[in-house]
Amino acid sequence: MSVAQRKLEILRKRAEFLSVASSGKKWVAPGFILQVGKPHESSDVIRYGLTASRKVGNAVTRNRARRRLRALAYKIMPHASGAHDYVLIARPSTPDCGWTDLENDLMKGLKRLKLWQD
RNA sequence: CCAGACGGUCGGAUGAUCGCCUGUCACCUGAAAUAAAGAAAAUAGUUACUUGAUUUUAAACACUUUUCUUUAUUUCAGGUGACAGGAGGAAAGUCCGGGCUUCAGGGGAAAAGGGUGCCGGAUAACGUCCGGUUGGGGCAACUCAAAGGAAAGUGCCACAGAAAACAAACUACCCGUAUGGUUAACGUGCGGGAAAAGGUGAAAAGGUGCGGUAAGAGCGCACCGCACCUCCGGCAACGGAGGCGGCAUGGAAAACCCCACCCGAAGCAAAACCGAAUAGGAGCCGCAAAGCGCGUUUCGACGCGCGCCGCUUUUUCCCCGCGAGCGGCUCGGGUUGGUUGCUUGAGGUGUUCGGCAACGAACGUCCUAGAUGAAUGAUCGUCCGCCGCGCAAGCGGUGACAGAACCCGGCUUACAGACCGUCUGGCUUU
Repeated sequence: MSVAQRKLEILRKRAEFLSVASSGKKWVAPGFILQVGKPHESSDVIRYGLTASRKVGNAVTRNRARRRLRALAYKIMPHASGAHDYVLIARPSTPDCGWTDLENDLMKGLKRLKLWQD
């Protein structure tokens, strides 16, 4: 299965977000926080969720942060392992930080957690 | 040209790459329904053949039912592709007013509570808007106003001041008298007049001036203010003129209150439906009835009237209506999800007409987001605007306020900058 054929699916249920957070496995970068859920049966569909709390800013700022993270996930997440669910959490610097920093940080985080697949 | 007043429009532009949501169309796949054709099976019927007759069997025909196959159409779901559309003037605050939905059976009256408050109009309605009145501000364009009633009642008016609304009199003024003194000036006591002057205050019981007086006082007069009456203009708020009174009615209604008018509650997490799951509850207490009369009767009951109880969502009462049980408390169970509501509406826009205007009418024309862990974008260029540095070329930074959530009408608040129109005052030129 090549990376290009993998599909992405967005988490929508509150219970799914809670289960990802309950594993406690995460990686913190300046622009975002990556949470990794408990391993399950590997599949070609990679599931991820996005969160931007009110700490990030007002509604306009939160929308921008969430959209940047969605675009980031679209580009990078097909390389992640299909055996986990993921949640990307926005931070106050997410809307303004450099785009290449976000990309590099997410790749670095996945490699550190040994979830990267070429 | 400068300063200002009012109203309106806009709210970065553009390209490339990669994406999201909705709708329409086309194709593919799957499911369901309907129709047609064909095949098979079953039941009964009719006809023909055979026989003396009957029965049985077989065949043909049409009909009905069921199943299967094929084709067509429709609907739903998924996928692919193409095309179209995709945040605001405030989407915000959630402060008013409505539509819509649900709850309460309908109507009326009173009370309580809340709101509004100069007059007239607009509107579905409003606390909004328009026009006016009155009173402030500004040279002006213009603008601001919680602008009903304080002679219905209760209470309040700090500090200062003699006194804050019943009236009264600290200093000072005047007269009389007694006394001291030198008959005087003047001082002191007592009685009376008066409230002008001083001083306090946000406010001291009409103001200014003249007359008058022992001193004074609307005591008299003039002007101004105020009250009342009459007339005129205006739908009205109110304005004007005349007469008359002789000064009455201090402030505050944003203390209570009075008067007039308006108001049922909760909200799209409303609500309806589908599916799943669970349940079709249990216990206790209270109230009331199972009554009477008449009629019908197949003797099971039924109908009508009266009485009683309950339903009437702030409370009470009345009228109508409905029901056969009703109400209260405690315990237990349930709320995943999907579809609809969901965007065509008091809608936008143009012309004409009516109106000072808000706005209304007629005709034409347009369809313009519909998400639900929540789409409407991400990245990289170029241009534009702004800021900083620099003589300059240029370099660097930055892009106002802010994100639809059922829909409208308003209000309030936030807002970089750009543009347009009308008007006012001043300066210069002709």
